[in-house]
Amino acid sequence: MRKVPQQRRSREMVERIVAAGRAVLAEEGYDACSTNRIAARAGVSPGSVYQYFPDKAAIVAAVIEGWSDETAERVAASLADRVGEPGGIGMVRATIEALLSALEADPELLRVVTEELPLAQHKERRTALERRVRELTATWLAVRPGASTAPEPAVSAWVLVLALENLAVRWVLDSPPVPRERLVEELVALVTGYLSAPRPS
Amino acid sequence: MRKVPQQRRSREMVERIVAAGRAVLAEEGYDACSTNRIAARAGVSPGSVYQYFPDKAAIVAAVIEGWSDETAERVAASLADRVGEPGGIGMVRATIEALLSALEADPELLRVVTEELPLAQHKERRTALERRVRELTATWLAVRPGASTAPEPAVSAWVLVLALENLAVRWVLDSPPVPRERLVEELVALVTGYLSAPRPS
DNA sequence: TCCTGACGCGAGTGATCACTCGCATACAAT
DNA sequence: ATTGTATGCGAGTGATCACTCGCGTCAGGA
Repeated sequence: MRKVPQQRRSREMVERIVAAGRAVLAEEGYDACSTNRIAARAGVSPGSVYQYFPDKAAIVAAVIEGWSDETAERVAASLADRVGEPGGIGMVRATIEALLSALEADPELLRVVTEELPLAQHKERRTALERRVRELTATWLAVRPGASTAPEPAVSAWVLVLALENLAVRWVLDSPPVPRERLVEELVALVTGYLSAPRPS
Repeated sequence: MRKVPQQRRSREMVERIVAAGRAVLAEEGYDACSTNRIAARAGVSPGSVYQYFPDKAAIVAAVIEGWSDETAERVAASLADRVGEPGGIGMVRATIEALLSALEADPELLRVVTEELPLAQHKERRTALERRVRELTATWLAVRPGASTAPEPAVSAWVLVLALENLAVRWVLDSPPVPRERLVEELVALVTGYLSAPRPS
């Protein structure tokens, strides 16, 4: 942020710019997402954009951040519904369902974020959500001794989160001929199978 | 290809251009990979590039194709060494080791291909390798009845390949604090656990 | 040796685009 | 009402870059 918006109209303008950035990104892709295009979409002059954003990357960063928070909230909200249920396989299934629902909310933006964005610039922001989920998973595994046959929860969490993330994202984006219910079964099998697999030790 | 190189020097030039494209991509990233930069690196004039390549994307495509073939060959070669061994867990481990070794061959290019390339333009080429492995896996599962508790080999193969792919790539690129031997154990556990997981049916 | 087409060169071109600057306008405090 | 500041405008700028074009050079068949 180059300057802090103080009056109401400027705060609304900043919101409109981020919303326009998100719309252009989702509807026309990253290549078409020029600063002038965002400004036009927001009904704002190109110059005004730079009153509050230092550069183009900052706008994109704001869009990603918004989407990331939104996704995290959706997962959390879906899980909150089931907080009373007993842990175990029900929790695993609920988490998977929540993840899928959250990613399905805005498939177009998901596609742009995972496939078109220059990851070099936005890696930190993009992996923030992933890291949060990984830590939660590690904690969950740690407080349930016997939940896994593996010694280190952190490693198991890393494996599970990366595996599930890719599968969920690819399912949403590539829409393979696997019905959603079947996918959930497979992912549950993947998780439970992994956690109960025999270990060499 | 805009024109087919006929004399030896022009064929060598095409090779030098692709090699330069690969070097620039791997060493300086996609953003710095301008056509003029490639030409300079290849010791060739910008105009000459367009004698045989219709546009920049074609050069990048040639680089990806080369890397993809190379990777596939590495996997195949590693597996060929073990062709005599009995199937089962040994085959799973061997495949995982082969995949890891192949991806480790050129981490820089792997990073550019998976993180920086505009996937929109090169999706088909990038997923070709993945599809080949998926089909092989499906066949392997199909001819070994009882190998999996799941009914459809195609679905199981899809799950396994996407899960392993992401884990292997992220391990190579992010170098998390998991030693290689441990990673292999985890991936073997993931595969065997999934294949032997109980099913609702 | 000559000649023809393949080859290679590199300055140049047109378009794009992130970003700026000088000026006009809206707001708020006195 | 007046004044100082925040806001907004949009034509313009400089740089980048994919790609072209006209000319000189080289290979190899006759």
